[in-house]
Amino acid sequence: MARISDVAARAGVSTATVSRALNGKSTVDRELVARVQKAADELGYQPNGPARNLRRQEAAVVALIISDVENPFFTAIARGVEDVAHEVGYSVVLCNSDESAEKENRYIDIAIQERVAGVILSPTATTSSVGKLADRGTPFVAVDRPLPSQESDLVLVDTRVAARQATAHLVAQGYERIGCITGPSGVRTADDRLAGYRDALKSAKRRSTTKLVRRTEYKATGAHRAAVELLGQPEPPDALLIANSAMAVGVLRALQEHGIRPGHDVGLVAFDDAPWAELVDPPLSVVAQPAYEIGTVAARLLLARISDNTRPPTTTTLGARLIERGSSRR
Amino acid sequence: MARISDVAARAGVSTATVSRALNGKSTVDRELVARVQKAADELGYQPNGPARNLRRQEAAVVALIISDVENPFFTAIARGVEDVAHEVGYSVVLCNSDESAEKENRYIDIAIQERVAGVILSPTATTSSVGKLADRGTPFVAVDRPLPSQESDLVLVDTRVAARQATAHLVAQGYERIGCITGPSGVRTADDRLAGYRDALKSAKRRSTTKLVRRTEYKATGAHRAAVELLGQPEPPDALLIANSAMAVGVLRALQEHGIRPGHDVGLVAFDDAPWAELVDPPLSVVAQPAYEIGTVAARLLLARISDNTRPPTTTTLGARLIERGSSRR
DNA sequence: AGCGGGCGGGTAATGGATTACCCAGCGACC
DNA sequence: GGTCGCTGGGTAATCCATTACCCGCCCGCT
Repeated sequence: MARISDVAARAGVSTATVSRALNGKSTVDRELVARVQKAADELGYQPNGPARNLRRQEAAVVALIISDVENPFFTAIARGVEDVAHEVGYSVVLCNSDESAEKENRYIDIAIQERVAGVILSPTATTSSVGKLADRGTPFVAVDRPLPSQESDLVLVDTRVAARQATAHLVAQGYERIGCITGPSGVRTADDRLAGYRDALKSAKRRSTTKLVRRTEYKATGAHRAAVELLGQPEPPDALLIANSAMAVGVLRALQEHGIRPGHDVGLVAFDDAPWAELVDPPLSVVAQPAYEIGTVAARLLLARISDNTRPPTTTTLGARLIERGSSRR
Repeated sequence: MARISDVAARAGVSTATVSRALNGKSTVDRELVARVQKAADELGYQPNGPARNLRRQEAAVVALIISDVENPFFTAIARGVEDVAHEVGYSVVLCNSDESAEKENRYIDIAIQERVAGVILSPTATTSSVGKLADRGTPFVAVDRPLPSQESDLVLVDTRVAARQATAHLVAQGYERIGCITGPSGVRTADDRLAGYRDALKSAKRRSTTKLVRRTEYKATGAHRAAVELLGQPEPPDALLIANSAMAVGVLRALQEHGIRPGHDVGLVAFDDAPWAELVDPPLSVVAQPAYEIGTVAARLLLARISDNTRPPTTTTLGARLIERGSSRR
């Protein structure tokens, strides 16, 4: 594979000039630039990335570590990050931690080894591994969930308030026994959504009971099981707040199997405005989170931190929007 | 940040020994390995990736370039690739080409520059950029769509046959005027699905007319528009074959807006078994593609090619499965 | 004319891990 | 006891682009 010295030889200049010409640094004679460019094209020269990064001590790459590639919420974040990063010539490498602390840790190690310019991540429960980034001085931004023990830039959604509003909406619609299916304990969004749910019940002077609450993985199967359990009780819920769209799939499937009509028999509001939410019958009421915007904001914060890592950590909280549809109307 | 020489000094050995000890190469005295390990841990040493890759002339990384991160079909492929790659210590970097030849080209350049061990991609229409990989001798595997002008390993779905079966199924159900909404011309899967649709009509001795066919982007909005057009015609279709799940969303939305009942008024079969397919009313008949398996097979082929790039190119064609649900039953 | 300054461009140091090559030391065998 | 061979481990070359440093040339000013 062609090296810079090959290009230099072909253009009849030194390697330094080739490097300067190709990177637009310093002033190089127009004619020489053209000659270098021509030689590079003819040889199909592509600079050796590792050599460049080794010398520069940094790669124009940001790592994005998300907890689930198959969750549209996170892929929308990814798209936001990508769009912003590309504008300024950075590449994004997408890593899937699968809610596993071990995989997250592994990807963080790789990010450090590869000397990426920065990291954006949706942290899983354990946080110890993130400390490594801080120790190394690698800029990073947390999205969706805060880091318990680290100071950092944060981009969050005001999910507790959103959960509260959604629950209040169910109350207002006249549902009596409102339940909640949320994510695993310790996952901040799951905890917050549960807290918001409880806030709303409290404001409405309803007593909340753990009998109407289930916590499971943020996946369809867990939610399916939870819904079956809840609905099989002597005093089943007549409405449910569901913490993400994959879970909503599980719940809807359970209702379908038991011949229970959403909206009429059991009111539903789920987090995340999936593309299919309007297609089910009745249309699903949702809490729409600004996922793409989370991505763009996080990317901009990261870029700012890459150029100045001394800036004080900031927290950006974005609002979510309740979209009332048929599934929460009797 | 700690370097290998720091570790060497702390352990009282040479850098060569540190390298050998940490990489488990050659034989190093047990006691020295322990000392090195201890020193490395204490310093929090992480090898410098660029330096390592520069020397090794290759990174344990494969690039996966897919055309749409937000399409569950592709994220399922990604998961398959990741699972296999991780088993053997490779990392996967996921790049989103967005069906744009330019972005694809850009990512291919980056993959070459970074000297990744191999590339898996779902090629967009233009193929010229892929030639660069071949020229450089970078192993690559194409998934979902073949490369017109390149010899390479290929992992495909027999999408033409699947489209044909799906269409034949609609015929058998008694639908008379079967239409098709597929992806852009030149995108092989889109062409194949259309061809399979035509095959089936031909076998059934129906004449096919372009009036019942629409081609658009593989997205919901395009399909929505197409559906509105088709259904607004004097002689509208009474069934539709839809080329992916995002498009199905657009079509279902259009039907909803016009008060047309899927199944009864218009039979539907769509490609890709989305998680929500069973939740719409009536449940959506689909052609389920083995996306995860495409990913695992492609990853294994790539790994094989990385260890021996002289092996002859192979083509693996996986079958798809028609799942008949309510939307294709009158 | 002489000197200073600025600009273009070359030489060589640099980044950090891997590994080819070589050497010391020890055991075994004659 | 001497020599061969093997093993463990050190020294230094290597990967390749970037860039600090330096030099020569030309222009302009005094």
